[in-house]
Amino acid sequence: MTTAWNEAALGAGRQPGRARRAVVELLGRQSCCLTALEIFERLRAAGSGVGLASVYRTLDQLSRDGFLQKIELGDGTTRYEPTERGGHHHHHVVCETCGKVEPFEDDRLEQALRRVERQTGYAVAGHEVVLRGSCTDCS
Amino acid sequence: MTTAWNEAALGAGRQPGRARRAVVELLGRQSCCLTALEIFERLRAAGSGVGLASVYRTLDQLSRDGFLQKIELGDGTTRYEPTERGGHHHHHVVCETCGKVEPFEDDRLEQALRRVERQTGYAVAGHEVVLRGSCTDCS
DNA sequence: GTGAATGCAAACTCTTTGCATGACT
DNA sequence: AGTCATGCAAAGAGTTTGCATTCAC
Repeated sequence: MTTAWNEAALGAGRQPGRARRAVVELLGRQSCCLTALEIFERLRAAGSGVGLASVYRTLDQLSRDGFLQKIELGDGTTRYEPTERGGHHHHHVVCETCGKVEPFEDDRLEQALRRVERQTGYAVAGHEVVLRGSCTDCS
Repeated sequence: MTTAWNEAALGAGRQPGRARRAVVELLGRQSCCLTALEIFERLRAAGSGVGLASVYRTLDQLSRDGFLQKIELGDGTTRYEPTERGGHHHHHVVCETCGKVEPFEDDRLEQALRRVERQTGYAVAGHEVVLRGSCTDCS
């Protein structure tokens, strides 16, 4: 699969090597967030010889170039996911019991956020919402 | 200053010692979030002999007992602040350039969040919103 | 061939844990 | 004395950096 996101993410910056290609290819297929270690392990499991450091370097680069959003869900690790594909972006609900993470999106929430963003006086570039609780299986 | 929050936070669980007293007293005076290291350094600067480990242990305990909210703003460290004092709770805007953190609150945002929380099907216990951008000084 | 990207290992930072000491009952 | 919190130091986990090598053009 070669999407517009994949091509843009590969093209940005300098020449992509094996690691960058592998990470972009994996993330391009992803619908929700992954940790650096998860990405590393999946690539290794798939037979790729990428190093963990290269995964981190690629993630850092793609984040700075705006292709990835960093997400912190409260467990001390950072997750990454492709930014707004198709103009939509989502947020996350985390089950504090089993650790499950699910995405959701809501227009009214986005509207409320935009309103607040204007009021802050900041030039707000992005936002992040995390809901915590118990999923239907755990509660 | 001895507020209801302070008393409750001290009373919960077992007997509070020097460290717990110092941390609760400092956080009780705080309006916005602090990292464990900031708390440790302030207490040390104030002449207290608390250990960093005790600060972490106290923060962990107070969080589990619901007196503190953990907050992750994207720099890899966890911040802590007293939960909903006076029934209000706030969220945070972070300046990605200078690192400044400011609180804000907005009723319409809270309403939108409550709506979404119901839709998820989760028993949502809490939520967190972070806005990122440039503050007026930096943009 | 040149310069950038890569992989490994070491370094770093934040956080947690083990254990002996100290405080309060 | 007995019990629990504390402080220090060591251990862990996640992430970053240094450096020699490999890869792409």
